[in-house]
Parts: sequence; C-alpha cells; structure tokens
Amino acid sequence: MKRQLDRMADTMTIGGLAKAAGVNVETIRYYQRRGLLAEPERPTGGIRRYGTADVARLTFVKTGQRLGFSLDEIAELLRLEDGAHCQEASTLAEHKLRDVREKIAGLQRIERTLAELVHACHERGGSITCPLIASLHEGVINEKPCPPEIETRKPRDFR
Amino acid sequence: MKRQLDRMADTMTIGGLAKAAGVNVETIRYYQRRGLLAEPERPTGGIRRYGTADVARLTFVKTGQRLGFSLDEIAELLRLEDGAHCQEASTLAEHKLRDVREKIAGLQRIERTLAELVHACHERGGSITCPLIASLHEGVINEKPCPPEIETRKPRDFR
DNA sequence: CTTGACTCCGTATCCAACTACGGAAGTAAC
DNA sequence: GTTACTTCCGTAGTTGGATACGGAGTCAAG
Repeated sequence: MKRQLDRMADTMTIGGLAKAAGVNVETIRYYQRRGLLAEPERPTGGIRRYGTADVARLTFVKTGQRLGFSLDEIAELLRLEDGAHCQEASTLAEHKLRDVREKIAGLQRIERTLAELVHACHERGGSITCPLIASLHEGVINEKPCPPEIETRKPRDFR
Repeated sequence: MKRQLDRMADTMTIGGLAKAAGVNVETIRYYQRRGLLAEPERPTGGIRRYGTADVARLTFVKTGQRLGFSLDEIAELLRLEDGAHCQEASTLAEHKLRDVREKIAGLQRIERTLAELVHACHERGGSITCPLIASLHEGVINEKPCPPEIETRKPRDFR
C-alpha cells in the first residue's frame, strides 16, 4: 500500500506534525523520549523534519490508547508492527480485552448499587435518614468484594 | 442508634484504628491532612486516641470510594452527613451514576472493537498482515469518537 | 533503665501521561 | 535587520491517592 512516499516528503516541522496528528508538540517530544517515535537527524544546528510515516506512527499510538492500551503496551505492539507477529499481538489484545471486561463488570456493580441508592432516596417516605448516607456508613457492598484484587495500575482514562 | 458510646471508648492508637478499619496508618494521616478525618487533641506531648466514630468515618470514606466517588466528593458527602440533605446527596450520586454509565459505555465500545479484532486475528486465512496491527495504523474507531470528551480526571481504580 | 514497638511530623516519592517553563538559537516575513 | 514565531533542550510541575522515610519523642514490658 505504501509507495515511495516514504522518503518523499519529510517536510513538516514538529509543529506541523503535531497539527497533522492532532497532538501537542510536547507530546511528540515526550513520545520521542519514551522511544515511541524516532527523532530524525537534524541538519547541523537546524530543525528536524517529519513526514507521513510519523503521522502514521502517532495515529497508531493514539488508536492504541483509545483501545485502552498503555504506552508500554503500545511500544510492544510497535515491536510487532511488521505484521508477522499476529499471534503475539492478538494475545496482547486478548489480555486487554479481559481487563476491559473486568473493568466493565466492576463498574456495573457500582452502577447497580448507585442506582438502587438513588432510587431509595427518591422513594423514602418521611424516613429521617438519607438512604445514601446511611449506606455509606454501613459499608454498602454490591456483593462480590473484588476477590484477590487484580491490580491494574492506573491506566489513565483513554482520550 | 448511637448511644453514649460516642464519648465512651476512645481507646485506639492510630495503629489500632488502621487495623480496625483495614487501612494503612499513613492513609489515616493523609485523610487527616485532607480534612476527611478529625485529629483528636493529643494530651500534651502524648499520643492521640481514636474510637468507633473514627472507624465509622473510615468505613464511610472507603465505601464511597468503592462507589467511585473521589475524596473531594466524599468530603462533600460528609458535609451532608447529618441525613437532612438527602436531596443534595442523591443529586451527587446521580451525577456519579451518569459518569459511571458513560464510562461503561466507553468501555463497551472498546470491548466490541477489541473483540472484533481478536476474532479477525484468529480468522485470518493466510492474509499477510495482522488485522490488529493494520487497524491501529488505520485508526480504528468504534463509531462515536467520544464527542466533546467528558474529562473525568483519573478517578483511581476503586479498591 | 534499656530495648523495642509504636507515634508524630514534615517532606519526599510513586504511578502514567502528559504539560509547562525558560533561555538560546534558528527561521520567516516584512 | 528587526520583529515575531518556532524549535530545541533540559528540567520541573500536574493530577489523585496514597506510600515511604527519617529523626525525635513516647510508652509499656522486662
């Protein structure tokens, strides 16, 4: 699918690349530091130029994030980028899928409990205490206290 | 429900309170700094004592967290703790419920896409490229690109 | 009266993924 | 050739919710 476009037009400055990919300049630098994006050579004291391959790279990263992958995981996917490692790549995706499903299940438990409490608050006939507040005191659990705690370390909200 | 227990037995040290409430000592100090838990007076150069009311407070906080409230929101709920503000409290819960539902919806979109990609990876007959990797290049979106971006700021995974 | 466990307190560090800042140097338009 | 924007680069700050550290003080048992 790609032609000699590759070497053709490395014409953008970092600002242009940022605009083209819809990210912040600082984010690009950050990705370079993290090794997610190569830093092109710069012509003796001049300014680096970027091309469509770099836009593609950023698309890859951002898409990965939208799917819930961390930057480290995306780095791994980039290692497998040649397409010859479909097995490994999809295994990674399966792990992620499991994570996502667990997260959904957890949130659904929260949802049920919150919905019940809100409902109870609306229903309460002249009861003195607020059902929500009361439940917080009593330590409402929505059955299943999250067994051995699958510690997913803060994978920031996808954007 | 509460009797004069209140003033009765402020017998625990911070370590005992931590054990009783199932949290770390440092967490208690942290909550004190954040104003979520009062610091009892300490008898001239002595050691502070805590009681059942403090355990209850910690239960309240931890339960709130399990329901997805941030510490700031929990502080707000504590302000409404007297039970006379059921209206306000449940409004807060309704907001949270909306957040949670949005989060679930977002994760479900991710889930669908990931599941499709994993499936495609398994199905692919001799195709050269890995469908997952290809999709990342193409910028897979699972319809609905998250319109004005509801920026929920990192509400750490509930424990 | 010493040992060991705990408390107190302030400050520093962690995680992920950025974002911001400041000074120097390059580049582009007038 | 001056003004105005960028780029480069290193470093520091942000967010939320803790956790860790280190030195000094306290307390109970032996």
